[in-house]
Amino acid sequence: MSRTAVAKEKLLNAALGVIREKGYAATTVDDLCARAGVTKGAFFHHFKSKDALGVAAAQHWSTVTGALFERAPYHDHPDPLDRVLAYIDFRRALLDGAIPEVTCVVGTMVQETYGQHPEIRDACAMSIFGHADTLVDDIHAAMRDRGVTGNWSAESCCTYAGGAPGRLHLGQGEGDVDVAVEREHLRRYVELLFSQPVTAPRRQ
Amino acid sequence: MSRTAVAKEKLLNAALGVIREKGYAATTVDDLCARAGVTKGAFFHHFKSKDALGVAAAQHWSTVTGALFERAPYHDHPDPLDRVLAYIDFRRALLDGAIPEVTCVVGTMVQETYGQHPEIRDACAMSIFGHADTLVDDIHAAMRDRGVTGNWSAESCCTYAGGAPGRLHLGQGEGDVDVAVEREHLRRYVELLFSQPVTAPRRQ
DNA sequence: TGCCGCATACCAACTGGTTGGTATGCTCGT
DNA sequence: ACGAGCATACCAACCAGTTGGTATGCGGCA
Repeated sequence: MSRTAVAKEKLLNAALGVIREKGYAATTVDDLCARAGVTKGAFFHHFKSKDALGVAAAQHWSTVTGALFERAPYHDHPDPLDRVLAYIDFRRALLDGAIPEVTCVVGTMVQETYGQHPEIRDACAMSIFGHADTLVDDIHAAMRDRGVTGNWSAESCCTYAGGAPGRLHLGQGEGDVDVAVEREHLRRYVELLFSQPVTAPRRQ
Repeated sequence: MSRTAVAKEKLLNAALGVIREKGYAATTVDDLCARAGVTKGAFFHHFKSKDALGVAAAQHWSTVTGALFERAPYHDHPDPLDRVLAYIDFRRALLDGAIPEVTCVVGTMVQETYGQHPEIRDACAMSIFGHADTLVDDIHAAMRDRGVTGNWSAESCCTYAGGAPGRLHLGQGEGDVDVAVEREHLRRYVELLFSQPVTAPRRQ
């Protein structure tokens, strides 16, 4: 085990960018090498196949975004429900703010690979559900604080709240606001969930 | 202009299946021909390129699902809000019912093609927003009926309600229930929206 | 300290199978 | 007999993966 291994890191970072832009299948190994500024030899030295890079990229995405969310300011609110709402706002800010690079790479990958590359799919699943899990304590706490006992689980709520909207790429340019609006619907939903303790289903 | 042209239809139907399973980029022209039971000559006789088939497939998807939703029973409810809720239930039934073929093909395609094939992206966008538009009258009517005047638009609500969850493919087999649970969250959201006029929070 | 052995990091050129696309010809209804 | 629908045969470009090699650092031993 020696130092550096700088090409591997460059390739992983390049992968997040290229895969997001072109999709996984359309991304060639040469694309990745060009963006990373390394050669194919380096690529196959570090990854035994393109698919191996795929799972590594999903994990890399997890650690990158994990760090981003971990040091995000929404954890600072003393009230757990406020933390959840601030989380939603934080994700919305990622969308229309100056960081449009944060579209969900693993979400894109899983749609292309779920049937053909189970290992990549599993890596994406771990990334997504692992991220959703970071919310579950706050939601549990919020439910306890407010005495909310709906017929829904905190876990499913996390998955729901953590999920990225699938049609990020529809309105290039101007239309992107749509996604932010969706986040507002989600925020309103959470507010409503906790402002109205007993959720009685209306009718069939 | 005249008879048959059966290969074209077979190719379009094959495209919906193969693209859903493998993604657009990973789908080869030979795949499509094999599934359709025709040859490459037939393919390029009807479509001048693979991309041309892509946009045709998006439009085909629109007409197929459009017909499916148009004759769906949720239109029968007299109350517009009930129609919206029944629409949500209908879509959930599509997921865990015997028709799992109805995952969103255009949603998959747009993620792969938004940067590289603008024409396909636009065709997908028309398909998605066009579908969402079929809800807008019902939501408007429901808002009028119940005197709901939230600071949200019926249009954005349609897009939100019509949107498919992006991680359909995560839990192969058993785990698919997750998606149904998401639909339940969506249903509860719409119920809450219309049971609690924005300004006055009330009991039960 | 110096240098030897070796593993790791990386590179340039090549290959064999695949893929989108073409050129051409057959067939059948009108 | 003529064009539409479709098949067969083929090609050039592309792409994942290989081969064979160089460079650089590190531990150990004198």
